[in-house]
Amino acid sequence: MAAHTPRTTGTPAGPERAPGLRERKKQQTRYALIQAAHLLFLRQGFAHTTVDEIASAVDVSQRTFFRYFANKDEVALAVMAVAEDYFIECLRHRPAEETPLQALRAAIVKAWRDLGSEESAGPGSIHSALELMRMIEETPPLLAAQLRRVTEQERLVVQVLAEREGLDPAEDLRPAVLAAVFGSLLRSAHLSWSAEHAPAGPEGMVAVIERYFDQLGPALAGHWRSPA
Amino acid sequence: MAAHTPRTTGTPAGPERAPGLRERKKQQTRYALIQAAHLLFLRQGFAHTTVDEIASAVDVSQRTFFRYFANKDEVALAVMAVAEDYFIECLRHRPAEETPLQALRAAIVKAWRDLGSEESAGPGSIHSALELMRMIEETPPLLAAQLRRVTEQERLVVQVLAEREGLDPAEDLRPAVLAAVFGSLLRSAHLSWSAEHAPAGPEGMVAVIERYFDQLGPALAGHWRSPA
DNA sequence: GCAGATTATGTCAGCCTCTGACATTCGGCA
DNA sequence: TGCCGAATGTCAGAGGCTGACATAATCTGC
Repeated sequence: MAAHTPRTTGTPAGPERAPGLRERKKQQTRYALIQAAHLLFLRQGFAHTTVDEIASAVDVSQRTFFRYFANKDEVALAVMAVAEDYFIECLRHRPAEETPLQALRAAIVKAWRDLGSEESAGPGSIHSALELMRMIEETPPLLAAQLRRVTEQERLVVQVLAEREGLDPAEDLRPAVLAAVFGSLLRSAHLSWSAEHAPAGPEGMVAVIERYFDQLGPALAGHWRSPA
Repeated sequence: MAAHTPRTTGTPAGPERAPGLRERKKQQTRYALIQAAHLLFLRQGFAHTTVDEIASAVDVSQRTFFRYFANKDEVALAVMAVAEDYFIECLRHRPAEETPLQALRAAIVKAWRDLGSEESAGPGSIHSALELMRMIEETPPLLAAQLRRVTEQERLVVQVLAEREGLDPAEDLRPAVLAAVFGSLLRSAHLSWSAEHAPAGPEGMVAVIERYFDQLGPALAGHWRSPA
């Protein structure tokens, strides 16, 4: 059916065709699962939500759930994954004049702002993601899984930074070191944001992130006798 | 509390007395469980080792295993925990003249060297810990759990750093930032050590760590045009 | 449109992790 | 010696996750 209609929809030319019915249904199911899981998690907690509940809320079998997500963690972190991918995209487009550190900072701020400005309010929106972040932070197994995800994303960051500056990441440690520093800085900011009564919403998060970035220099400087 | 140097009966006054038979048996069981688990994990992999196997190798019930360790991860990471505690101890004893960054670096190097110089070869020794680190790095659930452990240890580091410099960690972000940077730097070093064919043994690890520390300044500096 | 090949889903059985409840045994102590 | 509390064993069960197989849907070439 879709074989002869390469550009019936708005998508311009490319290796992708119009997705068939099968593919659309899959996306739909996946989205519904995330949505249902998200709702249940926030309402009754991660541990007290069974996979069976999620699956039957979407009217699929438990087995099907596990064909979409490798485990219960994954459905909770799926929203985060989207944001992380977008950040990588932002980083790739930073101008070459910026130093690596500047590029990272600018990319993360832009990512939060862009995602925050989407007026969407359903699951998958920033507000959902922010709610989720609070939950992740106080749910040990989720936090563990999230940390692992982040470190894998870090490898991508290393790649992008190395390409940017034309370095071999196996030879030059600077991309790896900066990516690691950046990752941990972000997590500190996230933690601080979800623990403190920081201004909610993406802008509050951006503000916290900026404050942490500003402390990077002072933290590594000599002694800390005088206040920052 | 570094349970390391077994100063047998050396402590006179104090809340501790000579541990009774009951306590000794518990320690013994705990140690035996770690030892058995460690052996099985390295021989047949983490995922392919069941808790039942570990328990029956020590002749206790599965239920008893779970009274010693909250989950399967924990028994695998128990050895790491000892090393981390010792590091904190080292950090506490660094002279005040050192800058925070210097103190962290000196403490981690000293911790590895001290633990490495113990001639012990059984489980709980550094060599076991190093073998385990390789396994952790390539076993996703273990890696996740380990990362979470590390971030909790980081909170302790924040405390120690803040006390050292007489700061309130809620006001001044520098302790949090430096602890985070330090933690991620260490993990990068660990990863590099277990991935590359780095010189084995504690000294090899120390060397890798030092290389990463040396790249901290250059990584944060402006552009990376010329090699580090 | 229609077979036939693909692919998603459902069903079922089963292993494993982890937990609560209760009985039993063992070490500590008067 | 005899009591108390702590450690362990046994049992039952919930819940996460997987392989195998059957069924139903989509996609393909004709």
